[in-house]
Amino acid sequence: MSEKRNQIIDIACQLMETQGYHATGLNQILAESGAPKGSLYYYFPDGKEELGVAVVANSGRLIEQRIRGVMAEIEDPITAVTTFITMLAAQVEAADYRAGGPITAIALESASTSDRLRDACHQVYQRWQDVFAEKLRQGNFDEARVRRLASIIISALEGGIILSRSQHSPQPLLDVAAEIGVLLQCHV
Amino acid sequence: MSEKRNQIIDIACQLMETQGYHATGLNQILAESGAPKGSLYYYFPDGKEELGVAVVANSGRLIEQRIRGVMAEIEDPITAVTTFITMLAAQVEAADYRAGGPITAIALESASTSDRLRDACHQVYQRWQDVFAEKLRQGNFDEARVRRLASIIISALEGGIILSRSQHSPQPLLDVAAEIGVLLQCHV
DNA sequence: GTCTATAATACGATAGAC
DNA sequence: GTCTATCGTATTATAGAC
Repeated sequence: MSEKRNQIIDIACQLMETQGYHATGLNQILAESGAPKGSLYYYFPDGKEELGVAVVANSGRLIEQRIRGVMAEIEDPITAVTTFITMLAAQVEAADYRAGGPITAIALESASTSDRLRDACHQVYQRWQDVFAEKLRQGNFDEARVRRLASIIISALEGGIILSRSQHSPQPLLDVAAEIGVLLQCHV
Repeated sequence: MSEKRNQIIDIACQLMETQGYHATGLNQILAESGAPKGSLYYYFPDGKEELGVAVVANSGRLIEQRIRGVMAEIEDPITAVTTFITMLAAQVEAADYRAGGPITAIALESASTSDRLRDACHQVYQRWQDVFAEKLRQGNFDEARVRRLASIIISALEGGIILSRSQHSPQPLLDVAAEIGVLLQCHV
């Protein structure tokens, strides 16, 4: 893996995270990374779409590591999940509501326009869900519920990011953390 | 209110719903609505941003009506909320995962780039939250919990739309419906 | 292999005719 | 008020020099 290639991905990741996929031009990415236009098409022959896939894969893997880290560090599954969401709220706030990962934006913008990007996002979400599910199996839930819980955790997380960024407040994500905590204690 | 103006908003709403805000060009909106370019800038002197605000306001009001309709029709607050989410899942599936409202996309794409659009989305979310909160007050929740529950309902809804569209399946939204149902029965 | 120069096109926006 | 023609500048992508 080339160093320059990774640098392009990193810059693209940052820009797409704050601006979105379509609002981020290749020119801007190249200007900020210092790389010339030709090298982008050398590393990513299929252009912006292929770069987008790389951004999703890279950022997806990074966030998966973070989830795994918190899940490994905190033994109680309920505390582990709510702590991760609370940490996310703090990160979004600390970034002045310009962060929250590029995947939410790319997933939404590509949902009906690029199967390739859509599938990349889908796979990332699946992996995150698996990580949460694995931890939840430590709790007293049957397998179907584990899958459902891991699913709504991702949904509430992604939605919470949108709301928090929209209203410039960590509150929506903190609400998610609190009520997911309640939900995980609930065996109806 | 002009008829042509509404037509432009409607077309813009549809296109931004499937493609997103930045991916939808003014030229495309005008081509599909049949209106000439000049009339767009007559109705929306501030250009695309003002049109976006109109799209958010219009779509926000429409969806608010739908929420109010279901909340009024179904007496039990828990059933009312879960039914609305289940209906949404069916609508997204019926639209071949190209629907889900333009606001999610616009909110995310404008979060860090346009305070005007961001605020329009924020206000819409606030209104939806108020509608759900009003209904939840029929249940046995204290006021702080009502606010938190209404908040996570919106978050899970928005995130569920993204996941359902990403994986071309109603399952994530159905998971949200099921677990929100559990959460609303839970008084910890 | 790395980069520059340029192509072709679409963008949002405006000026001005009617 | 309504619409047409056009402007300047983005966009993505490519061709070809080194």
